Amino acid sequence: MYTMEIKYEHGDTVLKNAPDFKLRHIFDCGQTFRFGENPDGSYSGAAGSRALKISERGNDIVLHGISENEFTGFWHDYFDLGRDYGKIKKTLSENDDIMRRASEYGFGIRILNQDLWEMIISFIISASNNIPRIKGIIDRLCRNFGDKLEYMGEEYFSFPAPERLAQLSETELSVIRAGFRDKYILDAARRISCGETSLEYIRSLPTPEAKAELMKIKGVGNKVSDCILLFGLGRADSFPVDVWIKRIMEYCYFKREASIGEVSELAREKFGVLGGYAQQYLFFWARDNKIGV
DNA sequence: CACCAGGCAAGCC
DNA sequence: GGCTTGCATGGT
Repeated sequence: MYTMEIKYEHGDTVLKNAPDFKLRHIFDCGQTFRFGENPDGSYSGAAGSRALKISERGNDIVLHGISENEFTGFWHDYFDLGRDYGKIKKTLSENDDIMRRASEYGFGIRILNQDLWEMIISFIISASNNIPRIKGIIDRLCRNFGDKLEYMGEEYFSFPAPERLAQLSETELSVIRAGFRDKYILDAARRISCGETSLEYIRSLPTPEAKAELMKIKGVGNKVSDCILLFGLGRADSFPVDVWIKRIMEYCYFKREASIGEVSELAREKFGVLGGYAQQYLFFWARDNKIGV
């Protein structure tokens, strides 16, 4: 186990020699849609109602304008810094050349601990969509219905609460151009807003029961619920099977076409409780190189 | 102009 | 149970 040194200087938080941490890997592996790369290579965006600019400086990671309190109270957990990803990669790579290559390629991936409500809406929007457009829809959602945030002299927007979206009509929501997903977003907002679905209750449930509860929301099916479990509830054994994962698993492991059920079953056998990490390494590797397309 | 995009719900058998 | 189809919008 390593111990990473953390320094607080000039109002910034600096992670010294941060291992297993690369911004492009973290923000371009399809787990969050609200961060973007700046011309200087830094990334900026927001999580819930907190904005962040973050950059790489040599082997260090700099969280700009983030105090010790903000770091220990939120961003430390957000970036999952208590977990040893070196150990995860080593375990996954034992007796598996595919995973060894995939985890070497996306060596700096970490699974972010994100807000449950934000994940529900984000992955409802992700269905039958492409990542650039998902980002655009979520940006318009926050810009139109979130609160304005001031950070580092720039303007960001919070992710709108269920109560805010629950009061909208489909016509009002149509400004975000989410297409047929409008009614699903409103169903989720209304269910949660009126208490028919309780996020804290879902959080307390074992994974299969939490999944069943999530799937009561319109627009949340097998794959979307697995993403919500993985990214919003910390259920690291979840292995969402989308078109990319299906394709690369067929190409690398099956050497033939396979059903979603077969892919899920093989993932459970091979990766077990580390399924979610394996999924992220595979997804980033496959998509970045268009493997199996 | 087809075809597809981190799927899902509803309607069939 | 499994299989098919329509779905809004925008990019290639």
